Parts: sequence; C-alpha cells; structure tokens
Amino acid sequence: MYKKIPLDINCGVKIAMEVIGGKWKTYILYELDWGTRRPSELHRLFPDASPRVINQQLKELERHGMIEKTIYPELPPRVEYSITEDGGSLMPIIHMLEQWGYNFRPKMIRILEETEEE
Amino acid sequence: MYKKIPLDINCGVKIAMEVIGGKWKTYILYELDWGTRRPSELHRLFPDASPRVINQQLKELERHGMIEKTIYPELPPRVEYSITEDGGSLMPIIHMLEQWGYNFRPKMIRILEETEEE
DNA sequence: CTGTATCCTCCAGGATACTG
DNA sequence: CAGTATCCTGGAGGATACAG
Repeated sequence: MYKKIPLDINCGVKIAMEVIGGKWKTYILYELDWGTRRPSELHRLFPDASPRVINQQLKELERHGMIEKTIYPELPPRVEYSITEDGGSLMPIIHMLEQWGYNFRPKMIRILEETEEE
Repeated sequence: MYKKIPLDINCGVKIAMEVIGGKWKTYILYELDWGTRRPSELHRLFPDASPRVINQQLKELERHGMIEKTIYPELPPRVEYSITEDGGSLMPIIHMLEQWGYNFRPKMIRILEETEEE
C-alpha cells in the first residue's frame, strides 16, 4: 500500500513534478518568463481559473523559489511577480514538454477519437 | 470557471503531462526502457502500488502507444510489455526532469524543513 | 499469472463571499 | 487591487475480492 510520504524526495522526477505539476504553473512560468506581471494581469490572462487558484499556485511557485514577489507599498498596493533564476532553469524542460506534446498532438487526437470515451 | 474540456488538446505541455503524468508511469517507462517486463515483475518492482493501479497505468500507456503488449497464448498465459519508439522519445524528457529534480533536491529539502507543514 | 469489478478516501482545484 | 476563509465536488488512485 502506498505510504503517504511527504513527497518522494528521493525521486528527481517527482520533485520536478511537484514544482511544475500544478494545473496552471507552467502557464504562469511561461508568462512570467516573458516579463513581470501583476496578479490582476494574470487573472485576466487565465479567465478559466478562479483568482483564488491562481493565487494558490503563485504562492507555491514562490515557496519553491521559482518566482519572486515584489510589493510596492503604494495606494492601492501594487504587487509584481517575476521569474527567478531557478524558475528560468525550468523553462528548457517546459519547452521540451511543449514540443513533444505538440508533435504528438495528431496521434493524440486520433487516439481520443478512436477510443472515444467522451 | 473552468470548462471540462476533454483535455487541453491545444497545449503541448498538457498533452505531454497527460501521457507521463500518472503516478507510476515514469517509473514504468524507465523500467521498460531497460527491457521487456512481465506484469508480475512490475508488480514486484513496485510493491507500494496495488496491482490494479499498475494495470491501469499500463493500459493508459498502451492506449497512448508508449508501450506494447505481447500475449503468448500459453498455459498459464504469459504477457510481456515493452517500450515503443514513441515511448522511447519520452525518455530524454524524463531524464531531464530527473536531473533537474535531483539538482534541486537539496533546496527542496531545505524548503520542506523551513516551511514544515507536516 | 493476468485481469476485472467494487468500494472508498483524499485532496487539487473550483465557486463564492468577504476584508484591507 | 490584493488576499483570505469556507464550502464543495470529481476523479485519481488505494484495498480487496474474485474470475479466466
């Protein structure tokens, strides 16, 4: 039976997955890799995700040191997120995943059609 | 609100994740990349997973064309799984994930300790 | 040995309402 | 604008029993 280990800390793949596995994390990293973004901008960029969830994912990415949060104590308060060096080291992997998935896309579409379990 | 799209078929990353995202899939691919394996061998290799779950993941990997199943109609029946060319094309990515995670491991351990939410 | 059918638990992620 | 607190639900994946 599976033991609820805090995380398979001995498995590199699992560690990486823990960091990028969140539903919106790769999108966020991809976006921040282009430049700094404010929370409200991100919320607008991902209208399919509720703001709460985006904030959640931002918090985790920040905790893992993939992104950085800068708070400008203005009125109203302004917040900006940017990618860190560690976060940047993730981009090559994300691009590989994207490329592979894109190449596989035609086959995936056929598979989904043929085994249609809609 | 998030629409239950059968899969973000337009996002390469999500397609790749769909294929390798299962809890035991990378382990299985990793193992089959070394050589052919019978189900019972895999069950023994991953004692923390119930056989049912392994079979599940095998089925999905097969459906996606990452592995191949060969049935020898003997008594008792013998079955062997092997990795396909498409499956093999996944290995570089898995190795990158593993490498990145392994490099990040020390930091991850520190993060887990400091923010201990056990 | 290989595989399916049942049942159940847990939690990521979604909706909503609210505070500063 | 930024952020938190509540509540809720679907589905991945776990245990177990059983069939070919």
